[in-house]
Amino acid sequence: MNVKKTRTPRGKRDSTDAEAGTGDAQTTPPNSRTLQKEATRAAILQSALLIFSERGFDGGSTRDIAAHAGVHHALIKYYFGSKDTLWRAAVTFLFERQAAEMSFEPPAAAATAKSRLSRRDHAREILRQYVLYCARHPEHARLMMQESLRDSERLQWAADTFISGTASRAERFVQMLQREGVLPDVSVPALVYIIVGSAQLFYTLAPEVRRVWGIDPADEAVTAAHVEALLAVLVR
Amino acid sequence: MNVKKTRTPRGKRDSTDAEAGTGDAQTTPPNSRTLQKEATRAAILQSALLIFSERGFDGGSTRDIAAHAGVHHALIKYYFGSKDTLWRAAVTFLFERQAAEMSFEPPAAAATAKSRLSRRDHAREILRQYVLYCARHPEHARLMMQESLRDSERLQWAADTFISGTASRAERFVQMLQREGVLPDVSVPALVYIIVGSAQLFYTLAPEVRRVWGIDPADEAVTAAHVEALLAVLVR
DNA sequence: AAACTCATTATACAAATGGTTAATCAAAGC
DNA sequence: GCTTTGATTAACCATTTGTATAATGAGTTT
Repeated sequence: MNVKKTRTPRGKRDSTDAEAGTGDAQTTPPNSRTLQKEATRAAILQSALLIFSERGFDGGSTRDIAAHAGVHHALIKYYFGSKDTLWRAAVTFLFERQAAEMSFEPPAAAATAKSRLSRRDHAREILRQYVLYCARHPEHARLMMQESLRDSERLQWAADTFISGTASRAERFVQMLQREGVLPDVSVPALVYIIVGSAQLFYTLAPEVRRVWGIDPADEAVTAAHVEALLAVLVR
Repeated sequence: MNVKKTRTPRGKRDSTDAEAGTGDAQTTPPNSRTLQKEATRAAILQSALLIFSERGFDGGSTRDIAAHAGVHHALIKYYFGSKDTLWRAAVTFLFERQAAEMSFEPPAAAATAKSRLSRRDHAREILRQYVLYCARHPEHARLMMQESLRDSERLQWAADTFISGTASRAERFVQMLQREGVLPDVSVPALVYIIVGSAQLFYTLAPEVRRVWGIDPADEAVTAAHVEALLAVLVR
């Protein structure tokens, strides 16, 4: 990461490339200062995602996060208030990005495709999108897993704020597939965790996969093989 | 946990129930002292399993482990040398217990049953045993997962010492099922992680499952439903 | 160019943590 | 009963960690 604004003595930034993204209108044209502020905040958030996802909330120190982002650790309080708030901001970022990149529940949205694609093909496409998301952003599952394997106030907050909604969409998705005969008529929560587990684990445990199997889940070909395997097993 | 030997002033134990397990022979009859030593060591190890599995290596402090075991934290050095050695002892315990409780690879061992049970039924039985193991000892997958989602010296050690062997057995198991037409002819590593993930996640994320779905994976009925779902999906 | 804002840094502090050492004290051996 | 052994405890240390506060200085405004 590292903001590394080609620092002059202290936090001075070279305003050469500062005027890059003037996409917005009216609302006060972004100063080099507000731009830099945004960059610093984003750098901290991204570093927090990485550190928290690999070491957990307790294991990841704010100083490590700041160092990885190339900023002073006091800026974490300045921008996010506390370690806890930073963690919540990271989780919020993850779920909002997921919502933006993936419409897990297009059973209704992509209804137009229903005519051309069979329900089975439709299920395949959704699952494929989900696996690709897991491959693209493995830190999402990693960070959430760190919190979900023990009960805590953070898990409670995440469950109420984000996980429950995602779970509801997954539940409807599974029930739809059951009605269509794609999935067997068994426990829905079990099916959800079977699908999620079989899609996620290969990427959350990528370090183990590399070391034990000598392949890299980040490789496109490897991911393609995983998608093929998952679809062959799940969608009968 | 808590050793809690009904302590008199200091580490004194009531020798009433001390002579409980005199099963062994010759090799110096277990003193009340050696018995207590074994109990203390076991208590520390069990507490380490719990704490490490829930908070990870960095997040779990030796003082918390000692407190949970009801002993002084200096005893961790006395019995295990260091936090790192304690962690390795915990991992060793996990894999040895797994080997004792589960013969994941009876494709050859239980060959006698091949005559009575079909290969498909045999696969079902193995998978069922594995799910039940995950349900019985969720801390195994939790603790290993904590280490496997980032590369470290500990992961390297665990991979070389235990995971590789388990992976080989799983690989042979999957290949056998492929030959029998139970599993599709796709990437073996992908299949392994699909199977493991669909079996484990429901129990490693039990706190999330309880909170989000209102069911407890530790319930026998819930586990039975999960086994049914897993077999319905995986064994065609 | 001077005054002002505020993003950034320096510094401090109490608590927690892994590790170490010496003291203690009950059990084992004589 | 007395000594020895060793499991347990107390006290200590250096480091890390989250948080807080004041100083600083570059960018903005007038």
